[in-house]
Amino acid sequence: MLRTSVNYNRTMTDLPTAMVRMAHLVNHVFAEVSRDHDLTPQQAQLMCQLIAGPVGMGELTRLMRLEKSSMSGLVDRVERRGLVERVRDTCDRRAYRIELTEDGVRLANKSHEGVIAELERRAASLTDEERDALTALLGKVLD
Amino acid sequence: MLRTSVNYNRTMTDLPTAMVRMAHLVNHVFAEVSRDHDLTPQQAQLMCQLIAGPVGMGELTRLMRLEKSSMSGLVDRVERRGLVERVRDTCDRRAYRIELTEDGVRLANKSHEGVIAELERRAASLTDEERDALTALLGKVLD
DNA sequence: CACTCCTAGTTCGTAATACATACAGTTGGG
DNA sequence: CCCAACTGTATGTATTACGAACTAGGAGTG
Repeated sequence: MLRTSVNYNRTMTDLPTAMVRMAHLVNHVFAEVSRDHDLTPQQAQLMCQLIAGPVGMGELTRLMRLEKSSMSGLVDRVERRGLVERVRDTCDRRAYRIELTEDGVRLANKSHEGVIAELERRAASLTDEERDALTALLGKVLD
Repeated sequence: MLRTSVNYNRTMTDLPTAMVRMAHLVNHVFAEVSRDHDLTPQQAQLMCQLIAGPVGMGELTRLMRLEKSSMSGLVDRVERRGLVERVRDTCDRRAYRIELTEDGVRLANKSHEGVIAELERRAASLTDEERDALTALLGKVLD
């Protein structure tokens, strides 16, 4: 068959293009790892946001850049799997804190570690200096 | 635990985390630009894949990492908007070449330029040397 | 040619995603 | 107390994504 994609990766003169491809790679890794744990990428991302501790719906919508109605549904589905719980906020009775269950903690950690490990693997070709430089440069763009 | 001495505003000690955040940023930019042009991110991504020229369904599924049934639907919806056409391959009568229409070319270019421009804007804080270094480092990881 | 296997895409059914809109309960300021 | 603002849900719609089953066109072998 026709093989057109030979000269494809080597000519990387463009920073935005490199950024887009990096995003594509990360999305792919996230999708693979999620699937390994029987989660959708969105569900896995949600779980990862909760590892550090319970988060309210409003904060979650900001973190994941979703409308609140979308977040409601997402939390619904993850809650239905017993990975997450809605706990009433004691101070504000309108609000919930979304909290990982015991199973949820386990799965969230495994997913998070899976993503990190795979990304580390992809970055393994870098020297220590290059790693530090890349981290710093990404940090600068992300500010 | 590894702790680099690089201190930016945020505590960014971790390369994988930086990569994930970069991906999140790019996804966001893509979503915003797409929305400005009345496209979904997936539709915009498809259009961008076609800027260089017509592509068959099989190649598209590989490029976008989708199942062929998903790609069928995606092309359907974009074709229904008149942005893309299925053209029979002359050599293989099972195959199609997916091709941008005139409107499609216009919109694809605008979307592509929009994404590039916004990412350039985000990277504007980098010096020329830093830009080159970041591009090269991303390229190395992407291999 | 007949036969078989493979490939290119579609169709269909299902679940998840994402949004806008409309809604209910709560909070806090005047 | 009243009401605007806020927190989150419910509903309806379109899109996304997948797998399985399918059609039809190549491609190789006897």
